[in-house]
Formats: sequence, structure tokens, C-alpha cells
Amino acid sequence: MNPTVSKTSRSTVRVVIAEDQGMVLGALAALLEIEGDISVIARARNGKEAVRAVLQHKPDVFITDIEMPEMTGLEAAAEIKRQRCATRVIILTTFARAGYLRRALDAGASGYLLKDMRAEELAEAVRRVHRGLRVVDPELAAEAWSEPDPLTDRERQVLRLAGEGMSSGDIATNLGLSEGTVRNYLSEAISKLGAANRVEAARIARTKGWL
Amino acid sequence: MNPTVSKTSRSTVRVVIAEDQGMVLGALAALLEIEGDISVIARARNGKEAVRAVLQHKPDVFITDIEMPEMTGLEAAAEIKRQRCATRVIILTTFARAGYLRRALDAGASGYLLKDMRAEELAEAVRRVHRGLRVVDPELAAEAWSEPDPLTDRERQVLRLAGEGMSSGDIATNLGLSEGTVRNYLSEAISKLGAANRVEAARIARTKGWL
DNA sequence: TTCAGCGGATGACAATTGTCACTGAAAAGT
DNA sequence: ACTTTTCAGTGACAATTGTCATCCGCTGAA
Repeated sequence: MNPTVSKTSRSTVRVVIAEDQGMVLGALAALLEIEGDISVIARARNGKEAVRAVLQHKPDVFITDIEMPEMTGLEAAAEIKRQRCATRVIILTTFARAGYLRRALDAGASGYLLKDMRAEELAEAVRRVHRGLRVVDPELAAEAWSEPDPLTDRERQVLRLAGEGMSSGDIATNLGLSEGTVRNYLSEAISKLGAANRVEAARIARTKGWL
Repeated sequence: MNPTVSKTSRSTVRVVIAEDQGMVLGALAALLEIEGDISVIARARNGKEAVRAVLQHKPDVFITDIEMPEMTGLEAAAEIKRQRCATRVIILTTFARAGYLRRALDAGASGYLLKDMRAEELAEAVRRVHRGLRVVDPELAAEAWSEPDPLTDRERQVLRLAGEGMSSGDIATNLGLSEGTVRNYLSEAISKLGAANRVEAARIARTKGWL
């Protein structure tokens, strides 16, 4: 498959992977190990573990899921950049959400891949990123710049809780606001998102990655 | 392309995998191919493809995700059993939902694995199932029998749409019912599930796998 | 210093939602 | 033939939700 590279490390790319689903984590590692020029040197099942592993091993590339316990992949990426670690980051996620991509790029990620891309593209992306290139789905990239998150922090908080099924009153006590205020924020969010009610608004925000 | 018999020896377990996320599909295949005694003879990215592949290749074991386009993994499993195909089925999913497990067993599945189990357990489960054993998380199994889905078909339909953010009126026209009737069903579902409103009810139903 | 802007709150009003009791018309038992 | 069930609908009422106009206190810039 890759004749130019001998499997004895002429230039082996050293990789750390983070993914909370053990089955997928192991499988991705297996997928990359098949490639002669890539070596998985550590695995993590949450963001904190991941940060520790990356800072310790200083891999060439760090591949991470977004939604994980303890610490998000995006938070982990940001933390790693903050520590001035030269490791390049690839976000690997299920969600084609503009908001996620934007936050990923803000956090200094070099790649943003979707889990429903072809499996072969992962190894290719690792090599590309290692060479210093960026790997982002062009279609998604376009969308990311077009539509910025219109919600304020409060609106986001309120909408998140409303989407879980909380009543206005519950949300109010939960956030230390008055019930009327909560309804105002909700109303504002609903109109900003062009929704008909809080549930639809929450759904829209979720699919855009604004949560 | 179609070697009539095993080129490898004694007893290779022949497997077909179905999973809609290409990256995960390829990775799982790689994971299993590492094992000397397991061979992935076909892959599918949705339920229909999967059924076709299984009926054509008659593998020993069929591993499938649940939530896929075109046709659900559960539906695929049921269809395969209906066709009197001897292939044993393993459901591999993210969701530890009693309702899913119950439907899986009703569909004649031999195994129900969660994606957040350890990666090594997959190959082991394939072997176990191939030997005619069942592989189901004991804790989940207990829960599955304890609490049967209390919802009627109508309540399910109505709740599903309500969870998407539709108003009672929309749901009514959508299902050809009157608005009052919709509210009655919703009210009934809410009380059955011990929820405070439609949103919470939908959330509860979803997490139990009753959707 | 003053004034615009923002976060938060009120109050009022209409629309939607949740609850209940009750009716009627089909199945489905017995 | 005579109950029961089940499914759908009605009407009425209370609670919750969505919308608006308006108000207050604070902060930051002109």
C-alpha cells in the first residue's frame, strides 16, 4: 500500500488517540496501526487523561473525539495549545456542526474530520496534518464562517435547560433569575432562531452546535 | 473476488459488519482482521445493504449498529431471521436502552454489546456467539425484563413529534387527529412516565429506548 | 457628567398546554 | 346479545408559555 516507507521507522508518525467509547477507541487504534508509518503510542478515554498523555509523550499528532466525560475534546485541544505543546490536533467527531468547527479552529486544531467519512481518509489526514497542512471538510468550512452563533450566554444556558424539559420556574431557580426573565430570554432565543417554541429552538441550536 | 472456501485453515469465523459511520466501520473491520481466526467478508453502511450482504454471503456472524439510514439494525436483524438465515446476529450500539435490548432479543439476536465496552471484548463475543452462546450485559438484561414499555402506539407517535418541537395543532394535522385528542394522548403519556411536561416525557421515553 | 447600552425584572395579555370528566363508536370477548 | 376495551373526540378550566412595553441599576465611553 505504501511502498516508499519501510515499516521500520524511517519517519514514523507518533499518535495519541482520545475517544470515550472503548470499542471505537480500540478499533481506530487498530486501523492506524495497520499503516506502516503510523504508531499509536497512547490511548485515552476522556479529556483529562488525554491532556496528560499528550503532555507526557509529546506525540506528532493528537486525534480526539469531542463529546467525552471529564473534559471535552475541544477543551483538551485548547489546553494543549495553551501549554505550548507542538503536537498537532485532529478533531474526529460525529457532528458536522459549524459551531464545533469554529471552536475547534479557535482552539488551534489542524484538522476536523467526521466519523462518517471513509476510513482510509483518517491515515491520510494524519500524514497531511503531520506535514503541517490543514484538513477540513470544505463544505463544512464554508458554513462555519457564514453563520455565527447569535445567542448570548444567558440565552444559551436557558435554552439548554429548557431543552431538557425544565419549566420556566425550574430554570429560574436553577439560575437564580426570575421566571419572567427566563421567559424573556427564551422568547428572544426563539425569535433569533426563527423557531415556533422553546423545543424547536433548542433543537435548532443543538444541530448548529450552539447548544 | 469470491473464493468459494476458506483459503485460511481450520475454522475461520466469517463476519459481515454494518455501521453507518464509515470511519467506525473501517476501524471495526481492522480490529477484527487482526485476529487470526476472524475474517470480515463484507461491509455495509445501512440496513438494506446489510440484509443483501448477509443473504448473499451467509456469514457465521453479522454485527450491526442500530441507528442507521434506510433500515434499522433491529429491522435488519428481524428480516434476516424471517428469511430463515442461520447467521447469528450481534447488535453493537452506543445505547444501553432496555427497549432496544428487548427488541433485539425479540428479533432473535444472539448478542447485544455496547460501544463503550473494551475493544477486546468484540472478538471474544464473536467467538462466543459463533459457538452458539448468548452475549448480553447482565445488568442491562435485568433492567430489560423489569420495565416494559407502557406506551401505546398512538402515544409513541404523538410523543415523538412533540419531542421534535411540534405544537399540538401540527401534530394533530400530521396524524389526522383532533387537537384535543393529541393533548389527551400527551397528557396520558406524561402521567405514565411520571414527567412534568411533554419535553421531559419525550426525554424519558428516549433514554429508555421506547421513543 | 451625562447618556447609551446591557442585564435583569415587572406586569399584562393572548396563545398554548395539561388535566379531567364525559360521550360515541367500533372491535373483541364471553 | 351483552359486556368490556380501545380509540377518538368534546368542552371546560387552570397552568404554563410566548410576547411586549416598560422600568431600574450599573458600566463604560464621549
